[in-house]
Amino acid sequence: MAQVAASIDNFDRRILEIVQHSNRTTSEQIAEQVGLSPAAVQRRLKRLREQRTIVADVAVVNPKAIGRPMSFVVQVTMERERADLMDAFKKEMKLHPAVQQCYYVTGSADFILIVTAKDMEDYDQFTREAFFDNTNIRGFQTSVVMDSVKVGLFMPVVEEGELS
Amino acid sequence: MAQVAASIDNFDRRILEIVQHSNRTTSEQIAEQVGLSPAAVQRRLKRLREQRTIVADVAVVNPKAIGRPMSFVVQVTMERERADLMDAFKKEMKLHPAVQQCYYVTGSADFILIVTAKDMEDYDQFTREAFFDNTNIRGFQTSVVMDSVKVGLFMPVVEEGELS
DNA sequence: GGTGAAAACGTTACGAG
DNA sequence: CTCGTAACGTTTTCACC
Repeated sequence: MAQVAASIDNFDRRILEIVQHSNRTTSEQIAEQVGLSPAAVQRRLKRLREQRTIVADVAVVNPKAIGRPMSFVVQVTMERERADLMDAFKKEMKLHPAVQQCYYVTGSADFILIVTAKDMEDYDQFTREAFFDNTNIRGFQTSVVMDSVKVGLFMPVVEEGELS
Repeated sequence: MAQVAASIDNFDRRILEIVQHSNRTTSEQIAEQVGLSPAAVQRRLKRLREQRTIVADVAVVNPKAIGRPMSFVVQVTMERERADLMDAFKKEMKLHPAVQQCYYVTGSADFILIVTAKDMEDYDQFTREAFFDNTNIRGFQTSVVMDSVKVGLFMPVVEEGELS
């Protein structure tokens, strides 16, 4: 089996489990829990970041607090699965600020998006910009998020706090 | 219009834009960019965390590096929309380590999940545990993620690095 | 990987606007 | 009330074992 990243041991795993909950945990606190010295923890974190096992360190912002209280799940179906058109759409999604997540998937839909908006009008305008101008889009189906039950980012963890 | 969180000014907005990209940016660097002193930036960050405009500070872990290279989008339809059964299902999703995200939505499906797994067998076992035991689940439809085009967490930003 | 010193960083008190 | 400056305590970093 091909190993994508450099090898990860159990110390690394335990450190990752902690920092993905909270990357502001001090090395001293982590060291206590995993049974290493703070310096060893720091060295490992540095390596994990360099080898991109940790790809980013981010603050998670409450969307309601910044005026984007609504979320949508959008399933987009394309007219033709031409690679160049797919790539163009992917690029557009990456650049569009309303699009939080974009997955290229198998199944009835081609793309599934998570989109945030200020309100319905704002979302409506997003669909015009993103979909109606694109002749390669056959259709899209919107689900309005009533409750963000769980919003995590990779790995088996439960968020410590609610997002709404 | 009801304001959910305390007021946010343009300094806060610019600080949030920076830390959601990278919360390891030093106050000094942020201060330079927004035109405040480092101490003022720290005070604002502290306030933003206390009032839960910033709900968490997390390290984003590359799922491939930790042996969960596959992602799925699952649409779950319930038999009856009874509040107690919904809450039980939500609770189960919160606790299940494979479930990264869970949204309760309007539309043809009741829930939309983002699930990670080691491989297909691992995913298959997840569906048994989570769905087949639950008599209130009418059905589910799985889309396999071929490309995580964009994986962000709230607010208009593009990830600086690719996740695949 | 551990230890300890040095540097960097975050935190707090204070005075000013 | 919030800023900036400066002293203070903490955390990270690095050389060495």
